[in-house]
Amino acid sequence: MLTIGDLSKATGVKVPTIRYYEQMGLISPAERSEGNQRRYSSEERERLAFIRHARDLGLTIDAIRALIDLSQHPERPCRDADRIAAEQLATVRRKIARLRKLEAELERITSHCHSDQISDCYVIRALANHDLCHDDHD
Amino acid sequence: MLTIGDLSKATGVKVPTIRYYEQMGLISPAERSEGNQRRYSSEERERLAFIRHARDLGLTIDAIRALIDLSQHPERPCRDADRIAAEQLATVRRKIARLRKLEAELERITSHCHSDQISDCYVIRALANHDLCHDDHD
DNA sequence: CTTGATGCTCAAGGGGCTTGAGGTTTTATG
DNA sequence: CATAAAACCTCAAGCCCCTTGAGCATCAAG
Repeated sequence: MLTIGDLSKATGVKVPTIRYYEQMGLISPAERSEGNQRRYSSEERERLAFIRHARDLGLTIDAIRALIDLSQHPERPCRDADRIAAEQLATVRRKIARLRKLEAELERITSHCHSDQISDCYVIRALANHDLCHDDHD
Repeated sequence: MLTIGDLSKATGVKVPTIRYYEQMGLISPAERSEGNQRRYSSEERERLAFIRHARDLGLTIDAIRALIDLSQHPERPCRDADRIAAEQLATVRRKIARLRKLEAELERITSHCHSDQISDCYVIRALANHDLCHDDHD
């Protein structure tokens, strides 16, 4: 049996975060030692690794909960799980698209600033005046 | 003079957000009408547009406050403003790099899922087992 | 003068944790 | 076996950047 600290090291999820996940119902309440400390089996380590991986991929707590529910009904079709992952992929792509525009804009702003004085600073002027933007990054 | 609603429409910043910015000291407390309602001049509209633009580019409230401080000392060198923008650019680039990895991983996960049953779902298996990943997206 | 839109303040919520205080249990060492 | 350090516990609050809601006041149009 693992202590919460062992589990934390094994999965890379911080100790308070593990307790938080328990509170949020992502993992079921752990068994306790005689002195009321949490004890985990390797099954629980696997589930936490699953959660960690999904969080790393940017899935929300709610989406992860849905996936866990699905995984507990092995006869259900795969489509739902696929849809959750696909939605996340779409979200990630939207974020990338947006960040690319920000990148272009910031690049332009910083590379144009050759002045010495704030009064003539391109950064400040560009921020004050959206019209100086080439793209509509909003 | 603009009401807070007019200002909101003019800048795209929501009414409660304007009040929040005032509370946070990003904009100075507005003049008031006889009936205690906020009234804004076009100067204040410009400052709010500046804030909006900077937020859109992902700058934090603190960074924006720093830029506003700078812009009020026209004789100071431009370097500081440039540094703030450059830091934001670096942050954006880091985010893009990370999201690209997530994109690749999610793409791979979703496109491999041809099964009908959760029990054999690649999405679930891939999330459960980080070793199935091609990249170290953590 | 009434009505409906807009405004006000103050407090709480939300996501996903993190941090802190104040106390108990476990483990390593003497 | 006694002690001390490390790890654990609970509960509450903090963080960022707003958003939402309740309950009331003001304003512009008809």
